[in-house]
Amino acid sequence: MEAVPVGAKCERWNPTAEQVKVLTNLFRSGLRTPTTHQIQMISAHLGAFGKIESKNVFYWFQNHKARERHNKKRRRGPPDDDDEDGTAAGDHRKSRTRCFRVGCSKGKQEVYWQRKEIRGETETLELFPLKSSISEEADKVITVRGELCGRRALYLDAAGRDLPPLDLRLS
Amino acid sequence: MEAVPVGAKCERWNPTAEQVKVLTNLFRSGLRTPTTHQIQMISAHLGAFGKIESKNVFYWFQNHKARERHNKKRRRGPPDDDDEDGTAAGDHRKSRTRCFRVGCSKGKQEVYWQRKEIRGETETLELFPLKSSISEEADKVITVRGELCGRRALYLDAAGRDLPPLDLRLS
DNA sequence: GCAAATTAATGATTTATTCAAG
DNA sequence: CTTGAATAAATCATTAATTTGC
Repeated sequence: MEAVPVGAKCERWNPTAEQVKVLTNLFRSGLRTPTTHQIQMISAHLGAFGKIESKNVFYWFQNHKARERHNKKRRRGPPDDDDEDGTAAGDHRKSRTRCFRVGCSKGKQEVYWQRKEIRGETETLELFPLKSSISEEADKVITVRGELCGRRALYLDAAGRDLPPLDLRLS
Repeated sequence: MEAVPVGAKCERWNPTAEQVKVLTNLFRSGLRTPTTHQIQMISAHLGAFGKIESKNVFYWFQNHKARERHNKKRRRGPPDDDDEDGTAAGDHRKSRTRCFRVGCSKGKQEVYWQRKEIRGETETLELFPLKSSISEEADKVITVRGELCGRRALYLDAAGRDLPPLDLRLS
């Protein structure tokens, strides 16, 4: 009952539950527009749970940020647990000088991108306390997709356990 | 009278007259959103006139297309010689499945990107008849900037002459 | 119960807007 | 003020949920 054909090409990234959880936690921690280094780190760590690329992380934050905002404006119930906008306090779009962009890999193409370092306003943030639920589901997925798309393990062997805590700098 | 300090980092691309001319000609020939290969070729050839990167070409077309449109809508005189929008005829935003994006090189970073090939609607276009005016100005600029930013000659030696005609596929 | 058809989510691409260097 | 560069918003397209007919 192959969920995904073996030799097929990866059409579009399908994040695992763990990946989404981590990304959501990062977002709720205040991360809005991660740096190059941040995304690389995130991507590397999330790679433990299944195939992922840097551009996926980048896109995820783009979309999540945009849709979070959009859902705020539209009619909706009261915010159940509110949000920590991160940069919401004070500097409303000031002195942003950054760089980024990703590329496409549909036709099998590498992707690189970079983001300038912010000045001194960097704060170390402890992340990835995820020691909780590396479900068998995630384990299965990584196995299957690991073979499917040729994802190479970055930090760990296969299961995604025992990740060293990742420190990100919150702009 | 150093126009640009030697060891300084290239802040932002400053196209030469020749580069702009070629780009404009390409645009007026109907090129709107060049392919990866197209941009690489264009960038390579334009590199003869001075420092340039692929992303510069990409951005140029982005901006030029956008601003051309914007100038159309805003109060302005009648279009002097109109435009050949390229994709303007018929398929008004249909079945476009593409990929692209560039990266930043402010902090010295490579940039790659790719664009999917369109189906069969590709037409070969003869370009770069530019055998006309390789002005001394461009020659000087390429010398200076060539040393400044470490641009490597891609196709030709130094002056930008004797370029083989470039064929682009017009979508 | 299952698979084709339909809808809802959301990953990925394109366009529009904004910022700032020259 | 022009325009290269970066960001945000809008749009497209694909995949998962969900529904429906058998």
